[in-house]
Amino acid sequence: MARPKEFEPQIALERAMDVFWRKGFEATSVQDLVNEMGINRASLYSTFGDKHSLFMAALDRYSESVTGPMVEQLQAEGPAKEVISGLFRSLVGGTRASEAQPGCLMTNSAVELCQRCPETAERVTKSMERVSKGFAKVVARGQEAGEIPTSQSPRALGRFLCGALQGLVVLSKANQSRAVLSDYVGVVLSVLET
Amino acid sequence: MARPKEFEPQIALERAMDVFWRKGFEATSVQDLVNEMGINRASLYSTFGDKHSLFMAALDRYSESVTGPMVEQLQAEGPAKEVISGLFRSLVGGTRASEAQPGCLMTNSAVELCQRCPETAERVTKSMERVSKGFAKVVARGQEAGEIPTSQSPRALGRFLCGALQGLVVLSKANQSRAVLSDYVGVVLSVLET
DNA sequence: CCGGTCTTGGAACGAGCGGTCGAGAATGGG
DNA sequence: CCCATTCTCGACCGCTCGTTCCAAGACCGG
Repeated sequence: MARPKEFEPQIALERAMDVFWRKGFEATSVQDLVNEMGINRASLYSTFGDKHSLFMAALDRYSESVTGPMVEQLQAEGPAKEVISGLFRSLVGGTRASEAQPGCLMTNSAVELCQRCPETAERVTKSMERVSKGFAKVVARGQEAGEIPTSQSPRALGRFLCGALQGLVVLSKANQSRAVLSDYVGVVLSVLET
Repeated sequence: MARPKEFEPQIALERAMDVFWRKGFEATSVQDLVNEMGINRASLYSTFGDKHSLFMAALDRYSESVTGPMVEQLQAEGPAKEVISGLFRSLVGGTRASEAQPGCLMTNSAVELCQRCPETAERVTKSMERVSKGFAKVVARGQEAGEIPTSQSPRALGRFLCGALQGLVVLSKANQSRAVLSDYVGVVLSVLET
């Protein structure tokens, strides 16, 4: 009964997420978004509201399409320690100078916006809780299997691993050297050893 | 032989550093700087150059007045483990919801700018190397004294502690809860135990 | 094949951005 | 005391920001 949209909102949102992921909130202009989402300015505003609302939608989308799968992957079968070390080592491996990985959108947003945007803070906090709990779950499984020492609670270890992940992201932004990241991850994983 | 400046450049720079520290580079306008530095716009430009140059000067100043003393404090006398745990625990303690601590300017800048500003990246990388080496030094001392196990090299532990510090800063931005930060720091410090 | 409804494109808005400029005030050497 | 020099002040520059608006275009039920 009326003209249909010429674009897929989900895809456009995914592209917006990519831009925010790469450049951050402040450094991304609406023109950047228009260019990279491939839609018109008016369509952007009528579909997603203003820049801030679009950013919130991008955070939610990130939570679904990046954080979610990562946490799910943590529940994969196999030795718990290998699941965890696999995640950390894959991040070190992916950090080549050429790739210029954008790190983690939640980490970036935590640093850039959390202190002056409660809506962002709420989403970031929830995301990190989810990651912590995902880690805690696999740690508990590893402890039950006798792989991981029980001197620390799964909850504490989960929180530690979540924070250690944030640290890794920051380090990899600041320092391209794989040696530094390898040393870091090696010590992080050593807390799971007897 | 001419009219002298009515302000102390060092003090003005310190105030600029505070603003950048609190709000980040992009979110700080020149007007913000003019207001908070207490000097005129033209004085700002004639003394510090453009916004980018001023930011670089602020980074250098931060390195001197914040990073430097912190690294020095790491070389204080007393049991090495207590020196390290004191640093971490003081950051947890300082993180009350009311204080709204601005975290670490180097961490913030690493996340916000490192990927698109080589001059920032250089300063951030150097700063983190300094912190890593500071940690490594006190770790080595602790190992020689038999306080800290020697299963990991001082260099690796130094790099780990530096990264763990970044993680702590991000966590404290994202989550006001002291329980989370305490759990995190507890596990971090556990790698220094036998 | 028309009419109503929604999308699209692009111009335009005021506000604020980073940065500049010229006139006037304040200084200290000669 | 005077003048060259420097600093201070606020207006002002062109530009880009996020956002709005409207006319033209595209669609589909009737």
